[in-house]
Amino acid sequence: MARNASATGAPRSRVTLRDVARRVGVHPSTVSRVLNPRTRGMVTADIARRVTDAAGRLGYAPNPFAYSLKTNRSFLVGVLVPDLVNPIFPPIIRGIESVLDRGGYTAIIANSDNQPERERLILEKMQARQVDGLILATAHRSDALVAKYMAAGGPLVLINRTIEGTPVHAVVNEDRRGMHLAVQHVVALGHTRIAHLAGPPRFSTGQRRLQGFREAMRAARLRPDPRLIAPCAAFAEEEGLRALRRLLGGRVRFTAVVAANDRLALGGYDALAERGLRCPEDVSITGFNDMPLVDKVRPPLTTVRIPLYEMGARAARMLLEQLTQPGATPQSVQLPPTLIVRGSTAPPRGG
Amino acid sequence: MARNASATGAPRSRVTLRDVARRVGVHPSTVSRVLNPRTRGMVTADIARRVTDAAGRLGYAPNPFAYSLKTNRSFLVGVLVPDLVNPIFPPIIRGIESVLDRGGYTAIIANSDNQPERERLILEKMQARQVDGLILATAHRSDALVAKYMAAGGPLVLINRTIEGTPVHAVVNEDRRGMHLAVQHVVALGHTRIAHLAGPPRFSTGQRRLQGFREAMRAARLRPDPRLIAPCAAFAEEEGLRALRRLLGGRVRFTAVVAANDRLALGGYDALAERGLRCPEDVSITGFNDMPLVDKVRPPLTTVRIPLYEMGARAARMLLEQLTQPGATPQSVQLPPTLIVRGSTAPPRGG
DNA sequence: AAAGGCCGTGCAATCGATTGCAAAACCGCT
DNA sequence: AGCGGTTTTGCAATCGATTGCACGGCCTTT
Repeated sequence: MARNASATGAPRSRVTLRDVARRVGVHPSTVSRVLNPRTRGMVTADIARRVTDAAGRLGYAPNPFAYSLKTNRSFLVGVLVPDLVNPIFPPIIRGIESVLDRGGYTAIIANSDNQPERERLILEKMQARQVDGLILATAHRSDALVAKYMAAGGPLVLINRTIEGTPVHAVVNEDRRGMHLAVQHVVALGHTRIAHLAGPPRFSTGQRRLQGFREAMRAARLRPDPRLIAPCAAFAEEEGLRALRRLLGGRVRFTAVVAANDRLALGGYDALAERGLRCPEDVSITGFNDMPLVDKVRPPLTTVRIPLYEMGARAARMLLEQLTQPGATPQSVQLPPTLIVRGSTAPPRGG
Repeated sequence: MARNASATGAPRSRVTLRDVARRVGVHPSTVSRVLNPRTRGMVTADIARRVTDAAGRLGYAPNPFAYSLKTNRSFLVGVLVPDLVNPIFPPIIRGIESVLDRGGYTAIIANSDNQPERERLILEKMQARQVDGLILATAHRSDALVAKYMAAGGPLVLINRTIEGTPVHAVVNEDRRGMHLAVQHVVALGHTRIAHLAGPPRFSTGQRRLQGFREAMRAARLRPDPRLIAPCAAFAEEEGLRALRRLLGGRVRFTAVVAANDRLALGGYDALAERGLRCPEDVSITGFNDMPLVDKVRPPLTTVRIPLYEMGARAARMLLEQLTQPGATPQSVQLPPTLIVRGSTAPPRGG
């Protein structure tokens, strides 16, 4: 009395091509051809209909392993972010998934925690899993592994950073233009002594935003004071707190702070609070990213919005294009930021 | 002059078992046995060493498709959440992934947007992909599909909800106890007229927290006034705003609001602001979840923290257990909440 | 020294689909 | 009716690993 399997009962093995074939009285290969739109035309309409019917009735679903084994395609895409808990990534991922889904692909997501070693491990694991492509939203500028992957012809799209020198598919936002928007805004309010909480230079975003800040200041005929540029070691609240605290302790006065990202700006809030300064009455602050919930803080943060969802979607679309027509020349898409004015900016005291 | 493949050059097919076997001069099956820890003992130590060496030198990596085809295991786990952008989910997911990783599994994540139809599609897609198990963090209480999946013996763990009647693996937090903490806190501050922003009853969390609220009120010898219980149609800021607005427009006075979740509480902030009321001076508010950033809002939200990361990790661990020893009797783990006192609660005016 | 065991290895079937090639069926036309 | 030429369908190899079974060699035992 042969039992099906162990006690749990492996869920009765699924319907296979062969089952459908037997049911209709044709060869499995015929069924395969019917079910593959590309080869559907090879078989008589009548048989095709009968096969489709039977497949539907039996609830046939192709075995992805067999398919992948034969064709070497997994329909999996690896997505690597530094930290899913950082609120800018979920919207990006949703953008990615919505597009991948439509293409029949599935994303597998991993966090690098900004540790190169972890990143290496993850990339290896993804290659072991035979992902069809990779989307990297990690901010690193070191990229030996990635270069190797690309050299091997692996489809790849970067989000929010590029690799200088190498042509590579990438979706970035116009960081410099975003900084112009922020600076122009506070300048228009009447500020002239403007500080910058700068992101880490090892990230291309940190670097480009600093550059944008300097440009925008000069464009406004203001000299960016080096003593008002506070470098931060990470895009984290504590760093923003630390940096602005130091600025406030210095001798150079300022009435506005343009931060390289929202989290630095939020840290800045805390620094002001420590000193009993009020935002925006005493000091104006702007952020960058418009991440979720920054409209809920007090005061609601004036910031530069970058189209996170759109960026994810575009990146996924670019990847799908590479997958369908390999060898396309790498292109870099730039998405425009917009200024979101809320409550953290106001004219300077007595301005 | 046969080219390898198309212009891109399919990355030269990887090293296979057969390659390693040829190199060492043994049969592929021997290599397989060496590389599988469970069968390693069947082969001579000397040969085993030579095989391991060769495998390492050649950079052999098993083909996951072939493996899966033969063994019917994908090492994939489906994770379903309502909306990745909701900040409570990323920590849960990180908890899940950290454990799955260690077990060699990979998560594939999908968003249901709380739409049953989408949920159905996603579950189907995951089953088509042959996931080895499922973790559901969706809050729905309708569950025909899930029941079917379980009946088929599919390993499953629920997060933050259970299915009444059916025994099922689940990780939940002690919602009722959490509400007790919140109510006790405001009662201890001196409040007696306490309102509740209730979550949707179609979610077990909404239901249980309301129940907890009532119990805690009675335990404090206060009669929960039905007119101070405002139902919300969703766990969203707008609903909290709407609900508290209505309460404020009513005739029944109150000095504290215990919300069923942080987002409702944040919506409550807006309702107070509309009326020119200050928190906590005029009205105290508490949340539930302690989601990221609620410490940054003004005032920082007093709330009940639930161990999100831990919940994810526990759920994953429970799933792995099911996978290694199927047929274990379902168990439900309850994790304890803790009260986080911040700035949104204070003694009542003149209290 | 022969017989019986056991251990280590090889053989070959199998998982479920895809696909080049061969065979069969069918067409129109003379 | 028979022939060349297309369709249409079937056959069988293949992707890369796992695993039950058989075989051969060596060791022990009498």
